[in-house]
Amino acid sequence: MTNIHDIARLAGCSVSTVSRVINHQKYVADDKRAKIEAIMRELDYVPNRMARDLSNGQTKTVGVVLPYANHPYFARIIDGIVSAGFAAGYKITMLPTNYDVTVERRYLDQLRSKAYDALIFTSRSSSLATLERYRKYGQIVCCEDPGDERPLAAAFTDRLASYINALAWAKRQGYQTMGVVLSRNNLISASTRTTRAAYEQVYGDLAPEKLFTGAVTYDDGYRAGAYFANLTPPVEAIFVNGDNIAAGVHQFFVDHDCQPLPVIGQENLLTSRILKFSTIDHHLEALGEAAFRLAIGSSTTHELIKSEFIKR
Amino acid sequence: MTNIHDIARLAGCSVSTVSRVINHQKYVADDKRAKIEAIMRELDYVPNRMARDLSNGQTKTVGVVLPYANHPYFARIIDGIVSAGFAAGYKITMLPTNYDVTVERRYLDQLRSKAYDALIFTSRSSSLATLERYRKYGQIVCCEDPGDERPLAAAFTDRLASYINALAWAKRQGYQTMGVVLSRNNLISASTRTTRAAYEQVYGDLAPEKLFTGAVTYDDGYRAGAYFANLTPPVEAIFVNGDNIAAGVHQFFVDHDCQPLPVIGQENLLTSRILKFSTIDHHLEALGEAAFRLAIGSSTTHELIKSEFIKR
DNA sequence: GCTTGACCTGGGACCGGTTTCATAAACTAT
DNA sequence: ATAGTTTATGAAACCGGTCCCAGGTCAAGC
Repeated sequence: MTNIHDIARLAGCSVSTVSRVINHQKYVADDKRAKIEAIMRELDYVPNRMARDLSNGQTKTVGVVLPYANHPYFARIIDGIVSAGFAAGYKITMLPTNYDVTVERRYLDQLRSKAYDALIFTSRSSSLATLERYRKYGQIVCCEDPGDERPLAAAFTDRLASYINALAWAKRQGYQTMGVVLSRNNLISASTRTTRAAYEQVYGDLAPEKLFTGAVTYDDGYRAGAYFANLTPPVEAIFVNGDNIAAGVHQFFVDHDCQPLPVIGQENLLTSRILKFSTIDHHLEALGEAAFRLAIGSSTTHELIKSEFIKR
Repeated sequence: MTNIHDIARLAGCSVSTVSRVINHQKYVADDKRAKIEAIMRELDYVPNRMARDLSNGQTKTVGVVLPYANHPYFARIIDGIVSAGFAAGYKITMLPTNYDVTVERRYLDQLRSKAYDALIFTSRSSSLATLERYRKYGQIVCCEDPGDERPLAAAFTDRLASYINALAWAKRQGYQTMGVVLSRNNLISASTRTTRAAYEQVYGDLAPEKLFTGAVTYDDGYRAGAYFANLTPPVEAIFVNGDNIAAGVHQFFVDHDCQPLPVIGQENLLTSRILKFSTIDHHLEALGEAAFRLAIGSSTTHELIKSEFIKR
């Protein structure tokens, strides 16, 4: 591989001058510049990215931490991040965790070792305190509402408001009892916390039998449908944490000739459009774009993305 | 930031010895090793990734070139690549092109500048000849059948066989005329070429009026549905280049109270499951995993992934 | 006693760039 | 004529590691 020294030697000048030409800086004589450029072209020379990055102390790379790549929720966020990153000339690296805290920690250590300029957590298993400790090694952006304390940069949707809005609408439609389907039943998950809070505000206490947890996929939703089909007394509608999961719930009713309970989904995926149930569109692409802006250092440290309730 | 020289100074030894400790090499006295490890822990030291990469001449990074991230076809391949990459300790970087050849060229130049160890083209706009010219700067993997000439590594599905299989099945079912929906009507797209070839083998010449092109999304499929609904003489079934697009075709018929024409989709997405139409599952995750293996240098240079026809 | 080889350690070149600083020539202003 | 500024260039330190090689110690083998 030809390097900057080769170019300098062939051009009969110093590497400093070549470097100036590469970076389009002033103070290079026109003829010398032309000559160096000609030699670079002739030798098919491209400056080594790693060397530049090392010298500049930056990678122009942002890591995206996510549980798994094949989930529409994360896919949409990633789409936004990748688009914004592309426009800004940044590289986006995918960092899957499978919800393993150890793996998350490994990525944080990579941030420390300057493998990335910043890290975006689309979801997290580590505590906020842990994340804050790594803040000094690079920007860290969360994709959740930080609440009152705002130590970390965050891009988030107005989940609570949109959940309350959707549930209140359902109640006005006459659904007096409401079942809930969630993914994880722990308190780290912002989605879980917020759903419970919204539910309590509209429907009061969330009775344990009205809650089905552990739902991530269509098949999980199918099982949730089975659960609610056999529940006595039955609920009148179900609030589900994702359109594909809601589609599973719906499909169970169809497959078993039950009167389908109305479901409300999230993400506004194709499935809700096809099966014509209401859903909340969180505008996740916009969320991803905002997260990226925060990652490479915007003046603000928090961005709220407005959700949209799609009644069907 | 503390670096290896700081550690060496504090430990009263040379950087060589510290480097040996970092890399768990032999020939370091036990007490000295313990001391160095203690100091590293105390100072919260992590070796700089960029410096190591520069010195080693590798990045442990593979770039994935794709038109756009939010398409299920590419999402599934990426899923496979990311999983395999994670297992092998590699970083996966997303490189969107929007089918812009200029952008593709830019990524090839980044390969030249050692920004990645390898590049995986899930789709390409550049010619194979162009890709081959960049082969010497790093491994390049295509996700398409290379045919007779096999200069580049490739992971691909048995498209032709699976298309013929699906179309032949449809013909046996009694569908004597078949419409076709495709994305791009050019010869670079392997999918387009192969579909035409399979069609000709089963149904003979593909009459222009039986072909609808430019379909990438559900809405495109909806338009395709409108097209075939008004076609005279009508076709008896439609072979579509993706489940979500096929869902759009189907939905047009439903929305307009036509007798829905049977559709055959691809990718075995949730939509085909819900709407219960037949589809070809190309096992794209497996394809992605194979592509990654080829990217980091497997003994073989070509891998064929078997498709599966799902009759519904 | 001498050779041999395993073990331990450090100096310094090297990976391929960027950047500071010193130097000098050419030009401008007094 | 002199001081001050702009332009042009190169030497060398630096970013933070890896690794080859030279040199030294020490015990086993003959």
